[in-house]
Amino acid sequence: MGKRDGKLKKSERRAQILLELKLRPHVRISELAHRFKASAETLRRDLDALAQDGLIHRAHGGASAPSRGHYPSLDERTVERIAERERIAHLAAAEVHDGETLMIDSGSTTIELAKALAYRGVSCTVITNSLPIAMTLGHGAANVLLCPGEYQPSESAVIGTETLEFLRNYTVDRCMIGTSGFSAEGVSETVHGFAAIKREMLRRAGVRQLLVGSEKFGQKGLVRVAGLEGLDTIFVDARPQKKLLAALDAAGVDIRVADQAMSRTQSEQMKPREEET
Amino acid sequence: MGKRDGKLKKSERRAQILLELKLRPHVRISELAHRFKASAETLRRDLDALAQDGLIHRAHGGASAPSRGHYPSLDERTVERIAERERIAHLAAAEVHDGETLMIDSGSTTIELAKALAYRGVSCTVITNSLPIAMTLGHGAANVLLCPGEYQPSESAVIGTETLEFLRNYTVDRCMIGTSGFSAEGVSETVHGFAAIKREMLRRAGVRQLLVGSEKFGQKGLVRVAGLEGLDTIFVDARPQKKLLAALDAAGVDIRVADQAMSRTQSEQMKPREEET
DNA sequence: AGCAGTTTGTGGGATAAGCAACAAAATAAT
DNA sequence: ATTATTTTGTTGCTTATCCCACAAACTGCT
Repeated sequence: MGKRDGKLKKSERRAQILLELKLRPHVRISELAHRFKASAETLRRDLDALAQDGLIHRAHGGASAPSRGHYPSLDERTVERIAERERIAHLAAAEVHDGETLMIDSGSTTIELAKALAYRGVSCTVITNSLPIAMTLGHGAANVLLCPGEYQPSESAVIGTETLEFLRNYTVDRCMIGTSGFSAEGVSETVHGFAAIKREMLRRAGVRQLLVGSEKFGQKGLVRVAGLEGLDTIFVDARPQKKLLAALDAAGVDIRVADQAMSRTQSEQMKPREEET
Repeated sequence: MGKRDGKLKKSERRAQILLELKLRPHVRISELAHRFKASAETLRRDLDALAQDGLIHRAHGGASAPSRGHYPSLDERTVERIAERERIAHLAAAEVHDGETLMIDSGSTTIELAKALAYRGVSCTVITNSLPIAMTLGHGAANVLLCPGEYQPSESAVIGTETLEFLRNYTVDRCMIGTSGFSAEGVSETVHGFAAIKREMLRRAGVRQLLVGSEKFGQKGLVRVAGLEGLDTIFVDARPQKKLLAALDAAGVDIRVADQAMSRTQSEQMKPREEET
C-alpha cells in the first residue's frame, strides 16, 4: 500500500532544498544526493530547474541562495542600487565610534550599514529589530540587543507592541534608520508597524540620523514617521533638489553626501566582470 | 612596461573577494584565478583563509557569502548526525497541531524541528529565542514571537535577563527543547545562559518535551536544567541503555523513538546495494 | 647584498562534478 | 489493464577541483 520507502517526490525535494538554503548559504550536490538518497543526476536536474526559475543561484558542485538570501522581498530592492547603498552605509558607519549605543531599524540600507560597521570592527552596542542586522553585527565586535516582537518575514524583522514597549526601556546616543519615503514634508513609511518603530527609535535617541537613497526623494508613503525637524543628519548618495534642499536647510538638518570619489576603488572593482571572453 | 598589470597583494585580493561576494552570492575559484591572473592554488588559499575567519562560506569550487545566517559553531555540529536529528525532528513535529502555542529553544536539533514544522505547514504560534528558527518558521504558516535579549553569535540566539523576563509573560501548550547533556540525573547544559532559558521554557509550558540524540546519553553538562521528572516526553533516535531507561520509567517519561523505518527522507532498509560504510 | 620568512606557482595523483544518451521505474491518462 | 508521459537511475567519458609537496619569486630586515 504505502510508500514505505521514504523517497520524496520531485516537488518535495525542491521545497526542501529551498528551505535548506534559507538556513545555509550553500548546499552541495553530493550532500543533497546523499541526504535524499537520490542520484547526483537527479539533484543536478533539481538545482538546474530551480536556478532556471531564479530561485537559487547555481554553482559548480552545488547551489547557493540567490543574492542576499534571507530577505525574500528585500532581495528585489537589494539588487538595485547596491553601490549607492554601500556608499551611504560606509559614510554613516564612519560616524560611529567605539563604546557608543545606537538603535538601528530594519531595511536594506541599514543592513548595509551593519555590514560596514562589522567590517570596521566598531565595538558599539546596538539595539535593533532586524534579524539580519543582529546576525551581521553579532559576529563582529559589537554587542547586540535584539527586540522582541512578531516576526515579519517580509523584512526579516520583528514588529508589534512588544517591540515598542521594549524600545521604551532604552535611551541611546544615536539612532540610524532607513525609510521608504522622503520628501519636504518629512519621513514616511508604507507599513504602519514599521513606522511606529522608527518613530519610537527617533524618540529614544540623542542624535537622529537617516540613511536614504536619492531614489526616495520626493516619495511619500502612507504613514508619516517624522518631520524634517525631527532629524539631525541625513546620509544620502546625491544632493537633494532645490525644494527639498531648502526645506532641509530650514529644518537645520545636516546633509552628508556620499559621493563617488570616496568609493572609487569599489566601483572600479566591480567593472571587470564584463570582460569575459 | 607594467601598466596596471601590477599584481595585487594578498590582502587586496581578499578584500576584493569579499566585495565581490556582496554583489554576488557565489564566486568560483577558476573565475577568480582568471580575474586576478593568479593560480588556482593561490585563490584556494585565499578562500580557505577567509573561510577560516568566518568571512565567507567555502564550497566546492568556490565560496559563497555567509552573511544572512552564518552559524559558525552550529555548522560543525550540523554536518554530523544530520540524519538522526532529522528523524527526531520529524517525529516531534508530527505531534504539533494547528493552533497550538509552543516554545522552542535554540540548538541544532530544534532548527531541524523548525524545518520539519515549516515543511508540514503547521500553523501554530511559536515563541523562540533562536533567530534561525524564527526565520525558518516565519516564512511558513506559523506565527513567530521572538524573544528579546543579547545576541549570542555562537548559537545565533538571544539570551540574558531580558529574554527570561519576556518568557515569564507567556504560558504555552507545549515546549520543545534540545540539550547538550542527558543522563539519569536529568537534562544539563554547558552554558549557563542557555540553561536558564530552557528552565524557564519548561516552567511556562503545559507539556514539556525534549529532543535529544543518542550521542548525548550519559553526558553531563556544567549546569543542571531539570530532572527527568520535569519532562513529559523525550524524542530520541535510539532506545536508551538499561540504567537510563529505568530512570526514565521511574520518572514517568514517555519515550518516543524515531527509528529508521518511519523516516520520511531516508530509509536504509530497502537498499541492499553495497554501502559506503 | 645576503638571509629568513612569506607568498605564490607548478606538477601529479586522487576525487568530485559535469555532460549526454539511454534504460528503468514510477505516474498519469485512457 | 495498457499505453503514454514523466521522472529517475546508470554508464562511460571529459573536465574541473582538491590536496600535497616542493620550488621559485617576492618581502622585509640587518
